[in-house]
Amino acid sequence: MPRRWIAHLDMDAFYASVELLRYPELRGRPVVVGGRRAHEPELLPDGTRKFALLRDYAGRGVITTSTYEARALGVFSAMGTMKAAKLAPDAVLLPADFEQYTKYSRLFKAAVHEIAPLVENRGIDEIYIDLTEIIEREGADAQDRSNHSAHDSAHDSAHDNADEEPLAPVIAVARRLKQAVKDATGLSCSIGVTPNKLLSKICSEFGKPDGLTVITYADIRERIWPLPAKRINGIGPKAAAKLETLGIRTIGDLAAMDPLRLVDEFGANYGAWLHEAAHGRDEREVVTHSEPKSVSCETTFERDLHARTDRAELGAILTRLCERLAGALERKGYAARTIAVKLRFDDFRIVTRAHSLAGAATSAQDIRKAAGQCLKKSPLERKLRLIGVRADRLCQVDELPARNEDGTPPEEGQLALPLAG
DNA sequence: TCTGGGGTCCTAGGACCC
DNA sequence: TCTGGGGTCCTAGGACCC
Repeated sequence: MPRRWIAHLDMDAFYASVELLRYPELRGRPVVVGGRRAHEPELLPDGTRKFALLRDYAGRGVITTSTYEARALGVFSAMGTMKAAKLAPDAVLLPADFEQYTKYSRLFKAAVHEIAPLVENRGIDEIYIDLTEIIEREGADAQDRSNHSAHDSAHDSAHDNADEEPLAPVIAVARRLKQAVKDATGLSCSIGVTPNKLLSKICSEFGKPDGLTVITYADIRERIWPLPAKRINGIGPKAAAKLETLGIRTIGDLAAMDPLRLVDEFGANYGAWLHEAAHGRDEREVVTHSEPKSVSCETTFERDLHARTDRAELGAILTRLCERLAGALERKGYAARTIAVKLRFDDFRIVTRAHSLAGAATSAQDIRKAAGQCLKKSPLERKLRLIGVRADRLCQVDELPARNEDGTPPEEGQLALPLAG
């Protein structure tokens, strides 16, 4: 048996599934969430609702989530909304409601936490869980039970006998997690349980939706190696394309590759990691707490803007972004020692410029001033399609002294730093 | 009809200090 | 006159993930 049992739990089509709880009449229809300023459903006098359709949408924006019915038509996350409308014109389009998704996210995470407290957040709809101890306990309990009675009828499967089936405790705990999520939210999830994060992340995709997959190292050759290399979390489009040119398509191909060759092609760190990953080796721990490193706000314009001809409009948009960023920092209780501006040009090229402060900024005014400094360093010849502002090198506000070291109060919104600064 | 918004981590070069 | 290193901080870009 493996030394550890790590689960990856992934909510099924999360945003879309939350919407279906609210609009059950949409079950069975292709439904997508996304688009910028998509239309809210309209309540008709007869009590039914009128939904916006994908065919009626015009503008910039992408699909955030699609139901399995919409996926069957070729509509997936991150696809341009206009392209999706070509593929599935009659799909229902709903605007994203992040408050609602956050609420359900908290509900499912709390339900899991009651069963297994070692939980690592990986965004709004997925988590890693260290189940090692719980499964050991489960196994011991099952052993006890079978010692005390000849006929073990505790569970719903003939294979749930710890003597006959060593994975029975693993499956039992995973089923309990799925049921707890279902009870708390009405939503289904898929779980992969394996000796590490890397394999569990791959396995939670198996049997989706409502999947449950347990594998051990012995199953890697049969279950993992036939998969495309890009199924490994950390191999994206660029790395996959380069692997393809080396004749590497599957994880098995990658595992068979000379590690020195991989290091040669991808560099010491990434090359060595590719080799380890292909062999299903991953010692990363489940991390239950982490501090944010940056906070950012950005927006894509409805039409491309030019720094010269649309100066006032751009300035106003940037000011609004700085206000939103200040709000986000305040809610989280952080101040920023570096402010950075991000520009995306009409050709999709991205440029960033950073400006470090003597102190730490919290106010929209100070953030705006620093953002202005960044813009001064930016190339502004081309038209822009996006502008963003980011707070970097964060420090917690309650750890900052109320006064500068010389005893004078800090400038408005610009806090003094602990120690040097 | 082009392609959102929120993040993390890694790399590489230059400044600066010892 | 010419020869060094190491270490850290900062900036910019890019890959990747949800």
